Amino acid sequence: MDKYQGLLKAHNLKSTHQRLAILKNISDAGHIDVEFLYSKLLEKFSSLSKATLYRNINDLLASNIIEEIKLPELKQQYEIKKEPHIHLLCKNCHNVKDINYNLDSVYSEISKDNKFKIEKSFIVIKGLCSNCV
Amino acid sequence: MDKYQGLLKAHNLKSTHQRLAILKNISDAGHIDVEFLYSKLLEKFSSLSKATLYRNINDLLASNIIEEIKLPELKQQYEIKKEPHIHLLCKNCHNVKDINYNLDSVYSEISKDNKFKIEKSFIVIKGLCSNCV
DNA sequence: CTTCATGCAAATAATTTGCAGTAAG
DNA sequence: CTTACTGCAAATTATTTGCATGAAG
Repeated sequence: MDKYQGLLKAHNLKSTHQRLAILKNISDAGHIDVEFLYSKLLEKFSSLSKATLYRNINDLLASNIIEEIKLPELKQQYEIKKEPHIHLLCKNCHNVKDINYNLDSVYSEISKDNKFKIEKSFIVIKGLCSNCV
Repeated sequence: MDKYQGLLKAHNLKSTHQRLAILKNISDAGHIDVEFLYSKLLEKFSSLSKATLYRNINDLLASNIIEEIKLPELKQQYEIKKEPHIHLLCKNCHNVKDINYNLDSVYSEISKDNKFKIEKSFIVIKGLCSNCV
């Protein structure tokens, strides 16, 4: 996980055992909430304290290494910061798929019609994935 | 607020003083979080207990009279259930404007490309409103 | 009247903080 | 070595529940 060591160093955060495990688990999961993340971490790292997890989540958020995503009806989720994308959330298996779709023309129209300077959009589409139909 | 009395009755919920005040305040605010809603309610209704507020929020959610909306960086918000719409969130004044925009063609393409049966979408666009540019 | 809703206090869950010891660089 | 990170316990904050009383229909 050299990738993360560099990222951490770039933000003056030490590459601890715990942090690397947190990042690896978030990355593996794609999207994960605190409780589930904690249980995964305990498997390999039985002494990890929840305070450390919370502190790290906050530090990593502050450094923009991870970001919060809010999905309807689910607990707050975290993911490794990536390019903006749309989330497809399956209401059955709760799997989340990231997709890209260019909405520039939509945004420019919305922006003009509402005199609103758009910075970022958050889109979640809920439904049934191909495995659950 | 006869509108709400009917709605409540339709869901076998009694039209109490407290419930009507809760609905009125959510409606007036457009979007509101628990803490701010509670403080508004106390102004006119100093004996209201927080337990009652939480219980009512849950009952009203269960009856689909109100719904939760998750906005980035903000506490869980509640609004009176209305037609699906897009939220424009101003990052400066935190005002939220509801707009409508037809995205059917986008949805049908996303649906086809990803074999995903779309049920509902949640869209928040963050930026600066005309008052805050 | 009868049932459901409310207020209060206590219980539980979620998150943050203080501090002494430990690991990273 | 020095500074930042961790674990633990305690403190806060958020939310839910039990129960006796009160209001709605």
